[in-house]
Amino acid sequence: MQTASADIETAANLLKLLGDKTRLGIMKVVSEQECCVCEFVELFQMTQPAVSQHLRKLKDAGLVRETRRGQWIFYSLNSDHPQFGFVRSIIERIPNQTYKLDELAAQAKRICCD
Amino acid sequence: MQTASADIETAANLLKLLGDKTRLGIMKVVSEQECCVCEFVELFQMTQPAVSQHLRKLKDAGLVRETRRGQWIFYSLNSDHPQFGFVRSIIERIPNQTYKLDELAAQAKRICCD
DNA sequence: TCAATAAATAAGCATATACTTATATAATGA
DNA sequence: TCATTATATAAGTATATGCTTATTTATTGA
Repeated sequence: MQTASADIETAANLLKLLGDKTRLGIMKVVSEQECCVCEFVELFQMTQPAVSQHLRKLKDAGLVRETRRGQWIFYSLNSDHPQFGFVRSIIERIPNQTYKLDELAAQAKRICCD
Repeated sequence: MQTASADIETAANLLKLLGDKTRLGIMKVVSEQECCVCEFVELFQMTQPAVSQHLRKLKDAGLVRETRRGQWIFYSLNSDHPQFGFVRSIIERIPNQTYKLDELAAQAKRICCD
């Protein structure tokens, strides 16, 4: 069993990971819909490597999952994360980002693998 | 009115501030009881300046209040913070630290200004 | 008035973080 | 097979962060 202080450290590390506006934005977006890297690049107006590096941190922490579909790699929320309840309680309080996804769709910039 | 993206940035900055085990510990402790700096020094086994610097960040962000009582400056949770609901929802999920305060009391290291 | 105690601040430093550009890897489709 | 597109990774860099030690400021009580 973990000690309480280990738990507080675990929580602090999680919060630090979410304490970046790009990563927090990614987490909110993937809580609404799966997205691929090039969509995040559009959404956040960042370079592709910068987005990839944030995604890697989230993936290393087990917060997101990746699935390749053809050329694209889609990211989604990992609801099996041991602290998922904690993570969800935070994400819930972040303003909704669906309008951003809608804007992408309006510009025909969403990726669809039907 | 603030834009949603400004709000997500505000949230990220709050999470970053809480994303340090010392500051998160301080926030949990002051959510249970007022404490003065020398108590935090004992609780976290850190130097006094290191503790002071963390407290300053929390105070600058408006997360804690300070009250001088004689020689000591006591810190408490600021429940008037605009994002207090968000902050509380996080603090609630952090393991209880009262046992640490009890340990201090057992060593007669708690400060009392009656 | 002055020594002791509590706390804040300043300055310096090592490490962490978030980007940049360049390049490698992987999948597609002509 | 090869150009194109998507993504990851590597290496470099500027800035942020969290400590350290030294010093200043504030309060108490003899």
